[in-house]
Amino acid sequence: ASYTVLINALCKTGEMQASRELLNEMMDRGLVPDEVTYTVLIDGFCKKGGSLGALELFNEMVEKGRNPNVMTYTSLIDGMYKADKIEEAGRLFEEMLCKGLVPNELTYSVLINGCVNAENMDEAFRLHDEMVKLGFVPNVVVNNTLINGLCKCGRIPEAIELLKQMRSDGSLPDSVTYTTLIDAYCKTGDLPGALKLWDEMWDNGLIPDVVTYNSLIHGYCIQGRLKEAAKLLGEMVQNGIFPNVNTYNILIHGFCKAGEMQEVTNVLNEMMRRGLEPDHVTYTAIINGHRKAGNFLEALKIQKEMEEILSQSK
RNA sequence: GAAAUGCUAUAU
Repeated sequence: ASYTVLINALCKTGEMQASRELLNEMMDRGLVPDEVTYTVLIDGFCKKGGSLGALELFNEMVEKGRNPNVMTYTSLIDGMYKADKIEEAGRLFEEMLCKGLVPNELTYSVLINGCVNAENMDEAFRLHDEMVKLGFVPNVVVNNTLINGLCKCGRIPEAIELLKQMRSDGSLPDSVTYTTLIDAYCKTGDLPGALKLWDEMWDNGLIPDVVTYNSLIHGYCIQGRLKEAAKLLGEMVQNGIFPNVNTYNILIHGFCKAGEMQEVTNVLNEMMRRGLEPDHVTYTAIINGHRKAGNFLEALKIQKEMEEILSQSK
């Protein structure tokens, strides 16, 4: 159990090599990791270390006589979906059922999210109905997942219907629900609609987080209202919400599109002052901005800079 | 001692 705690900690910080070594150390001492330990490591590999490693561990676990449980399968199925191995995910679900394991609410939310990302809303709703038939009451995560799927397919009116239904069903919307919808409105160019939801969110006592702010900042950028976007970033800091790399990437991309490369430099400096490192998204936005502005030399220069910095930090 | 949902770039 204490090994599991350590392995889990290493997984959460993405140090998969070290956590795998810890598992080996355990076995060298003659201990056979139990299903919880394996599940923690499998989940870690799904999130950071690659889906192949996760599948290998799963096989290893079975060879060692450990029985994967519902959590093991749910983690692994989620990992397969996220690695776009949809067939493998489906196969694992079947296997799990064959072994007599009963899917729970989280299993269903993972399956539904997989369908959503494959833009298969029919299957997502089929699974939703199935879980209801089995006696589960879809929670806020399941509903948020469906709302996201509807939004991504351009079915915003139906997403709003679901929001209303959540209220009457007592599965109260949370800030993720609102952020999903705000983002969708922003992307269709309906900033006023997004702002209406923003107010409604506050009225319901919900507090925006960094993703909510990022979505709305993006909305202002899409409208070319860059000053207001930058102002909103200031507001979020005042409200005690710390911007992340995405926040700055959104704003930098906005200024790049507008050809305001001086502003880009200012924002980039502010980002680094906050201790945030530009990533490949930051760089591709800036390189593209310079190209669009016709400054190919600067674009090349930054590309070189990116290659150097990003190879070092690895 | 373990698992699920929302945000960013990619010219021609």
